Amino acid sequence: MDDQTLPTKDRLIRTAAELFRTRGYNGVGLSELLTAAKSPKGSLYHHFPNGKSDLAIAASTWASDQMLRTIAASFGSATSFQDGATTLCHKLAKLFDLSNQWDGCPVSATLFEGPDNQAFLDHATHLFEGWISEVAHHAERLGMAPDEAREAADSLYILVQGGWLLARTRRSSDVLRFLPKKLRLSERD
Amino acid sequence: MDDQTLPTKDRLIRTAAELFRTRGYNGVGLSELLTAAKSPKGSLYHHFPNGKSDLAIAASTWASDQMLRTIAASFGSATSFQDGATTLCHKLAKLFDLSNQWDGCPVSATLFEGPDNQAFLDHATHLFEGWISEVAHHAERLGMAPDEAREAADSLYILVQGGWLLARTRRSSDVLRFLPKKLRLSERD
DNA sequence: ATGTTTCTGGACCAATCGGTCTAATCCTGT
DNA sequence: ACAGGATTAGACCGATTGGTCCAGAAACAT
Repeated sequence: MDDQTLPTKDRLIRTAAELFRTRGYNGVGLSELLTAAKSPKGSLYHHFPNGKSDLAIAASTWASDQMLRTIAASFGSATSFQDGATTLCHKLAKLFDLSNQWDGCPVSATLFEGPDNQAFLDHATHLFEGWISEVAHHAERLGMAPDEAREAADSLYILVQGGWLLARTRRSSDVLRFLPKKLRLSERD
Repeated sequence: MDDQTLPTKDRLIRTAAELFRTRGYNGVGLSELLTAAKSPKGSLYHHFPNGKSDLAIAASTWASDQMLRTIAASFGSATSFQDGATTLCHKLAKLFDLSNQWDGCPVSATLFEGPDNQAFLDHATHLFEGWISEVAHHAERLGMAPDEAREAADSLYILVQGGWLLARTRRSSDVLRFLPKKLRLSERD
């Protein structure tokens, strides 16, 4: 993340998101992070007065926004929930391969082990519920009843998170590609 | 984990498993760990020559063995795969409530962010495949064909890991209790 | 009882941690 | 051209990190 044309603040956020995702919040030191972002310590504490924890919140939020966009792109042109879910899983499989089959979920890796655990946990809840709401919104748009939509969104979330972990341990994105088959919807395939 | 009757080595392993599970490998310092285990530094490096990383391997292995026993207990007296899976999910829900609805998976929290990432990742793969094999073994015993059994085991693993994460963000073990409904088996319920 | 091995206790170490602070520099509006 | 806020640069700080080392206690063998 050394794109010098990007404003310092954005460079910090992107670098933090990337590093935290691969080694977790506590696994990344400020010095390493600042070197990677080509930014001095003063800038960090100017843009993020509370330092590392502020940056972690910003980085996870940014990563979550990316996921929301991926969800929107997958379901936006879908003709059915199953269709959108399949597209999403394939997009995630590609993302997984790009990450050296290594990284974890950017939100949980960043927020589930912080020092200020309560605030971090609350923010993680907020972000994850955002993902699920977005999926549920599309499910309703595609014809599902509200409670049916929420349950389908929950299921997809569970499958994706669990599948990502299995893909990580098997170093294979195929797990993610086969995920849609496991979706248990009211209609049978 | 202050049971003084336990040998030092076991006290270290249990304490490490507990702490790593709640705050991750890098989130726990040796001084804190040794205080909690009521053990001096010399003992740690006597029993685990490579220090923290050795201890992490031992702790995750111990935690994994516990999970294997839970799986065996759940499927041992089951009359069907669905039955065993349901029991397992309910056992895990109770475990989740005991952990203050806070902790992560003891294996991934301990091994997915270590310094020696390759060895840690390999060990995590080994442990997780052990879980899946154990489930698949019971599935076959309960009448499934080998490949059907492996797929069912994969599915259960995915659901449990994803469900645990969702339970964490919602601070509710109900997610885990409803998991069996999402299992998509060849027979319909 | 004595010698030997196993284990414990903790002082000590360099390196790194996250964070503070101030001077210098870069922008921007006038 | 100049004022003044925004931003950068990095020296510096105390605390803590994981790790080493060895004296001595405890356990065990004979």
